[in-house]
Amino acid sequence: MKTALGRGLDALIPEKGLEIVNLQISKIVPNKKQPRKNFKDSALKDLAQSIKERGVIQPILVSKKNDGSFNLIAGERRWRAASMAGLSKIPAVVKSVDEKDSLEIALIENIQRENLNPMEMASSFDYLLNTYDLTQDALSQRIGKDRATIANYMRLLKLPVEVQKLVSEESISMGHARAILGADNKKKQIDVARTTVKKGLSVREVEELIREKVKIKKKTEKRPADPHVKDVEERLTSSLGTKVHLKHKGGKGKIEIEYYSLEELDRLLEMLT
Amino acid sequence: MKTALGRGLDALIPEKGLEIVNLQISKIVPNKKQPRKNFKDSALKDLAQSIKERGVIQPILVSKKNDGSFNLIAGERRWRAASMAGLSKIPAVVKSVDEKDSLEIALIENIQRENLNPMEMASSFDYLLNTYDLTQDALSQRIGKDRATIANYMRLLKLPVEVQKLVSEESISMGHARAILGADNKKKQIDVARTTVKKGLSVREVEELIREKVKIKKKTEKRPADPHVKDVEERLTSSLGTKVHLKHKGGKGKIEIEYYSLEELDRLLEMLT
DNA sequence: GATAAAATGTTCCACGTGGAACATTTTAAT
DNA sequence: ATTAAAATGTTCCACGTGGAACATTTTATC
Repeated sequence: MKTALGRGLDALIPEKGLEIVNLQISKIVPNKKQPRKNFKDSALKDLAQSIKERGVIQPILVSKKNDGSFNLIAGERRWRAASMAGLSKIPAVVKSVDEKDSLEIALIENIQRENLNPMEMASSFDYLLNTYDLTQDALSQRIGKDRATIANYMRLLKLPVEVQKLVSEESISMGHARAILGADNKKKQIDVARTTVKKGLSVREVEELIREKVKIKKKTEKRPADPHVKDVEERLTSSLGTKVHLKHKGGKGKIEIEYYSLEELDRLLEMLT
Repeated sequence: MKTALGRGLDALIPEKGLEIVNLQISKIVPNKKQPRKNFKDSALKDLAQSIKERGVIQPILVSKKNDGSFNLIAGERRWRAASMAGLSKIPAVVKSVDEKDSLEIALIENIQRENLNPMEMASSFDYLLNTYDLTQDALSQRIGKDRATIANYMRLLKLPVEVQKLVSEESISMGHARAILGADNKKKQIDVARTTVKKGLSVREVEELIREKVKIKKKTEKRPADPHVKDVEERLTSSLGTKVHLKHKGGKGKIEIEYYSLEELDRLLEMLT
């Protein structure tokens, strides 16, 4: 199928064994294995819509048969979606080596190919949510995962960079990382992450560790509402005509005064100055 | 980058937005995210070797930057392996739409793409083992999965077709299916599979169900070795000069006589006729 | 400012997967 | 024919993932 070409066009022609052509979709025969149930019909429809709008991004992989048709090696989902999208042709890499070798390669690549690691997933979700102004719910429907799953990936982005790196490197899993998020400050998160790697803790063990830490923290912080504080809050609330909270601890704290407009801010400023 | 071409060559040029070129590997910049640790170095080396022998099967996906270099969108493993293989150029699909859209597409395709279902995995392993005369151990090293994992996939091929279909359709998982294999005949396997679907049993529940069935079967079959049978076996073994087993049950059975060469077969035939 | 609804954040744990560990069969060597 | 080694078969269960269920925050409405 490779034709003689003039200089300069050579760069367009791929290396040995790799030819890209637009093939009639109807000339492509899927694998002889039983027709596979699609992952999610809604996902296939989404892909079809995307293909309709932007075309097929990556060519499928086929091998040429003697009768002029082509065996589909990889990319069946794109092939089906392209058909659903109403295309009559699809870009395909045609393997000219014999079927045996190409099938081996395709299988091994398929089995081995890297998926995005959890940090990449998280960044991707973040990017998609912000770029397209989507809610988590909307994105979940597009990609076929639960909203909570997306939320949990997103939370990974709040970890200290050192911990994110441990996830990327697969030193800890996203399950560990999610549990580590429960530690109440970054330093503690780093400490727990390091302990997790050092001691080879399981996800359940990290969850338990964090649960204990939270329980201890709550125990030390638990104290009855200080009536004195309450009293001061109430007096200030009454006096200023808006809600006032006292963040009081260990003899010090903050007074938080709420306002809901510039007018009210002005009013408060007058009263306080 | 698309050049005017004569008639006939047009078919070689892909549709809108899809251009295939051989790019200098050094001109391709991987994603700005932190460099990802490879899935398995040995797997990457295998891929590099495969690329050395057969070239890159599928082009990588890149987007063009204004400074003449290219951002790597998908196919980093192949890009790294090609570099390891000593190639200076790699076939690439160049996305000419703006980066935002192409990233969305690539991400969604990456997240959503279908992996082989367990029956396809099993068939693939079977094919590779037989076609290349590999041991399970050799294949396990090639694809980065444990030998026992491959063995367990292969076992799925021994299920009744009806049960295999349930796995393909994801009505039951390969975990269920593996457990179902423990049922001692095909009919029972089908029965358990149907029960599993009907009652929505978990893998642990199916394992337990089979364990109980095996236990019951062993209980009903457990009986002391019949000295009569042993005696007959010994007499026959002595008489024929080779090992003889009696498969005796419920008043009937089979006599199994072992032989290790055509000569011995001849000898036995003479004695038995 | 109050309230309801929408959206997001968080924790716990049931699930199927993958493989460790062992069992059995097959093959090779003698 | 016997034995050892290699190869394959099988079962049990610890693991991390994904999401159910609930908690909290944010936004919209009045």
